[in-house]
Amino acid sequence: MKTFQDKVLSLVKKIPKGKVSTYKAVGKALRRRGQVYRAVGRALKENIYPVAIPCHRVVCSDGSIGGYSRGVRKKIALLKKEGVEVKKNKVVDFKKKLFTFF
DNA sequence: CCCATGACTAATT
DNA sequence: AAATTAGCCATGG
Repeated sequence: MKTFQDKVLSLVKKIPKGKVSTYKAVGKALRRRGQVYRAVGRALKENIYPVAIPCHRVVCSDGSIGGYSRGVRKKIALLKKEGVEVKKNKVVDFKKKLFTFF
């Protein structure tokens, strides 16, 4: 069954390593109007596919980490591992590493 | 169908 | 610049 969550997860899966995306971008990619990012964040929190989805590549619009089911620390660690530095809970060169699906 | 919740964001104070 | 308020979408009970 194709749900909103499935679409979100599919997109998140497509985010290339070393890059990050935002909840807003995902919503835009889904062609939803208004603030879909709410539902997006909620969908990821459900996290029905724990390892299959690199949810850690999705951050807030301002570059802050936001949240993570396994803990923000873990998320930051994973990002750093992939080449994305995080300082003070903010992604370094966030705009450059931002992936908008377009 | 109505209410509550959430890993959000933009605007206001 | 930090904290608060309000707005909006999808999902579950």
